[in-house]
Amino acid sequence: MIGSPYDTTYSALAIKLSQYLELEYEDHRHIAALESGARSLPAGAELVKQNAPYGSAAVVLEGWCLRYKLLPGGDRQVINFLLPGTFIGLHGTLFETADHAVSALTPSRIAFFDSQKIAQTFRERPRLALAISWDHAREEALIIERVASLGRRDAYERFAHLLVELALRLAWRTPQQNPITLPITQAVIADTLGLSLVHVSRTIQRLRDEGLIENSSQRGIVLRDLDGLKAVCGYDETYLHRTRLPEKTRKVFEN
Amino acid sequence: MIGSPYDTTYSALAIKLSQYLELEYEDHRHIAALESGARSLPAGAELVKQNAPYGSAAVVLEGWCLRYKLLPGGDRQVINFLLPGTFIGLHGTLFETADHAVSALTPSRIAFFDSQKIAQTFRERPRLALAISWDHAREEALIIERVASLGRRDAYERFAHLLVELALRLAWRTPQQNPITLPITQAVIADTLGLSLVHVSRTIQRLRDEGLIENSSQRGIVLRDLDGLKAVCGYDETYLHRTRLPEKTRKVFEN
DNA sequence: CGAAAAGTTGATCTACATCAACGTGCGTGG
DNA sequence: CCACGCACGTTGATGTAGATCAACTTTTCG
Repeated sequence: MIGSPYDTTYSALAIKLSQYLELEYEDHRHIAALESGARSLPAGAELVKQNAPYGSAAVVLEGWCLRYKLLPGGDRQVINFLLPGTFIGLHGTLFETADHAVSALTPSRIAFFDSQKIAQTFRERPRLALAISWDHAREEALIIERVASLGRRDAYERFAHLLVELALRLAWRTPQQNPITLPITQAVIADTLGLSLVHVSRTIQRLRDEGLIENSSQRGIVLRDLDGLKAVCGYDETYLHRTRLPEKTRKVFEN
Repeated sequence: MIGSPYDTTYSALAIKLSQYLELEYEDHRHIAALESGARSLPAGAELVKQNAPYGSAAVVLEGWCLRYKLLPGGDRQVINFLLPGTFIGLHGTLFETADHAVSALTPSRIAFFDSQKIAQTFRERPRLALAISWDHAREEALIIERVASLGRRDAYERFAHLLVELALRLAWRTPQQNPITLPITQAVIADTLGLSLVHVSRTIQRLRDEGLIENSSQRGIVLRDLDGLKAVCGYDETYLHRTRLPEKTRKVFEN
């Protein structure tokens, strides 16, 4: 049955959440409802405008989006990368005005939905609510790790850490071609790692000289030696929490 | 009626949440239940141990706590300051192991509670659940602003920004003596702003020379010129979301 | 009172920023 | 199909914010 709710290959969100717990038929129905009415957007499209009223919430179905802040001086700081299956404004829409911006990094498919819908899902499907909360907590853990990176790692380590994180996040939910290629420009990296463009170029070069990465013939970065990159930054993946929901967690919330 | 649930002066959590929406009698009962069985802890006490199984969740009733990460090299990066009325491990306890640590910065009173309890509150009191979620979203916004600070502000701006943020957070929930004194050492500041101890000392001096702050006779920093500090970092308080719950938000979640 | 914690100061070093010029691939329009 | 323009990346020279090292003072507290 093509397009059946059980056919998870069509839903990045379902794929992701089913890694935390078994989804039931009703769960798939709710997810499908959230994802109905997707729109395709070109790279660079602005989904959330900083300092403007927050629009409706959304899910990324395909492509990469970017959440970032614009500072008074005109600088940009990237907060996190929104990969397929990620919510946009799940909490943000609670507020009146957006304190950050979101835009599409690559051409993307985005499903916008009314807050009513997600509230309904939370009420009717506690299991699903738990999985979504768990996922949200994981996203927050990524931001916290970015704080640690910006505060206490140098440019070289920071860079390696970002690459490993993206590689692991990608590989976890969908089997990736090897080697992995990341669709990011040096400008994006600079604004993520808090570095200047020039220094990013030089740091990339050093990683290339060490044989850890390669330039893609297309635009993008090819990861040649993931273990080497991990070694560079002393990568500890605890914060990714790549596990199913622990027994204790499920017990507490399942009524 | 002393100690009555309506006597919010005894509960930092109730004070905070009532700034978002009117609490009803039942809400106060739930809050009181969460806060029963508080423990007093000395400064420096470790509440959550990094890489260990996450214990029970808690609320800070009095005092300041600190959430931080320890990095391989032994460095420490402070994630955020937990002021009275803040939850510890509300989401963290979902996970098996803690990816960060929490300890008391000043002598504190902390109420630990079973996850069952908060789950029950969420089920029975949707209004309260909404207020707590809203509060959590605000805390996350603070962390995101820290990312921006670490990535794109220099030491002087970063410092001023931190001071203003703490001052506003304190003043919002309880009227503060003027001028405000912050109970933080230079070591804590260094690990928050991603700077060395020496450089923190020098930056403090510059702020002192500009007449923006003063050293407390006791330990701590006295804020002399809040507007001056705001000017230094181009402070924009949007991200604090110091508002009541917007109409639209309440409507969506109240059934 | 003594020891440890907290803060200060000066000298030196370096990671990263800034400025400026140049290379390279790619898409659009003539 | 070429030309032009633009986004992206590279390279070298120079400047500087902040780190590091080391010695010292002051405050706090048992």
